[in-house]
Amino acid sequence: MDEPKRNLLLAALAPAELKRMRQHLERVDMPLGKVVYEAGRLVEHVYFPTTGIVSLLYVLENGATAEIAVVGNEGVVGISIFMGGESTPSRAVVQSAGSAYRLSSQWVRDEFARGGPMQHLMLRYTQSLITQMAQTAICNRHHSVDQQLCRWLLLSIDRLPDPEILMTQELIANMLGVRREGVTEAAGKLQNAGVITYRRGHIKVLDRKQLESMSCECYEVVRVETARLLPRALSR
Amino acid sequence: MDEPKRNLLLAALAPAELKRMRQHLERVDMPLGKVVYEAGRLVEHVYFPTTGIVSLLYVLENGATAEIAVVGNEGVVGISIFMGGESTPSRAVVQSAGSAYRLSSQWVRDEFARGGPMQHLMLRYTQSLITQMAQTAICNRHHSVDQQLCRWLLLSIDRLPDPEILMTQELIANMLGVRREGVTEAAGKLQNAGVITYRRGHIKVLDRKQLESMSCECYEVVRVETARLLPRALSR
DNA sequence: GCCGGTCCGTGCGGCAGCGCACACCCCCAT
DNA sequence: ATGGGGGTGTGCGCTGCCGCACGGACCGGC
Repeated sequence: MDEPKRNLLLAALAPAELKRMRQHLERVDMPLGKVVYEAGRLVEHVYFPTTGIVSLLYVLENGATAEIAVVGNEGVVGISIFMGGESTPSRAVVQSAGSAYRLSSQWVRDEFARGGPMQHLMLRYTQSLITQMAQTAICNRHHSVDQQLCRWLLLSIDRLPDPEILMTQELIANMLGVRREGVTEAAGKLQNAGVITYRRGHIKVLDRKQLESMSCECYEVVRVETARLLPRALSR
Repeated sequence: MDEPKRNLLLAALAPAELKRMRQHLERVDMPLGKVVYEAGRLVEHVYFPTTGIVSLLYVLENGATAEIAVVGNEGVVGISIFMGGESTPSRAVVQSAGSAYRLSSQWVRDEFARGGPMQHLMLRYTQSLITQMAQTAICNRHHSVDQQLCRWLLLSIDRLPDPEILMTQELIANMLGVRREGVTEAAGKLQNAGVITYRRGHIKVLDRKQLESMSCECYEVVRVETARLLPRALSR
């Protein structure tokens, strides 16, 4: 069940590739709130989530935060390793507890330098991540908290086995970079509309279709572009 | 004067690398407003600006726009070619007229596949672009139009020979994704403070230091991270 | 079963930015 | 030189979000 192939990038690799990698893969737990890597710090491992979800956050001097991308079992955390920077100004935090497989940075660098299918896959994934970040930028500019909450919920349940999210409104507000009260209000509307139910840190999505229709276009744009870039990894 | 080396990425390549590339480089004009590539369309060439500036824009269904990154002589336009996507959902538009050198996508793909210094350089630049986009995302969330205008002016004059920008407030508003009137007001404040002067599509920066102090931190964060990733290309 | 802390609901004043409307003015082309 | 059009200044009402404050409700632990 919980094996490397549960990560869709690893699953997309040819058996021979995966086999070579296998003995270097290390399974790790990702408890809620764990900081996978800190902004500006050397990244030691590259993580392939299987059941966990990781948020990439930027933090301002005054402590304000905003999520710039989400990575679940469709992706990989630590792209700065093969991009060559070794670190990034973003912080990676576990948003939903679960597990992941990780590789040492050194091994990833070496493997990447071979220039094979693994390199191609990582780069295409990176491009899809860029798309997600860019769409987040314009979404932050133009869309309402209500719409963004819908987008965020969709991004989350896409990466979870069940349409149920364990997260307080306070934390969601940190992700979206808005007030906690704003999330309370938006979530209230969704509950009244019968789209979700929630109680103290649990959110259940009841009507995904309607959630999509209430979301801004940003969710769909990113989904379509990701499917284009990584068709094999998105066959779910 | 206007030679390939005026682009800092090309200048950072070893002479031998550049020499091999030289005969494939084609000098092109970049007139104001020219669409270098359209969202979702196949990218045919990779551009290395020397004097021009290119904006990467996202466009929403309702026509609203936002700039997600700027590329001048420090960078390259068309990263989707070597990232493997062949296209992106963003549009690239010339924001300040000038010229560039370009390479055919096919040649870039082949060269990139060699895995040499050119690959390293392009990937590190891509990471710095990612940083710029991510910072733009959080900036859109948390900072005022006044601050963002300062950031935008700094990004522009960094890429221009003189601290003078040819651009209407209307167009700046499109870049920032705000109202034209918002830019008028913000620019008025800056002019009163003696930081800039402007008239009908011309903006001159008089006091760069003060402009920096009135900008949000986002400008500096990106500058520092870019300098870290590309020390040789930023020796200016 | 009670207690305490975390989480959620709600209200209020304030304000930045929006959409719209319109006046003015600079500049250039005829 | 003059008319026209693009670029800029300004005002007004509106709304979405912020910051703050506090009350209440839920839930887990003893």
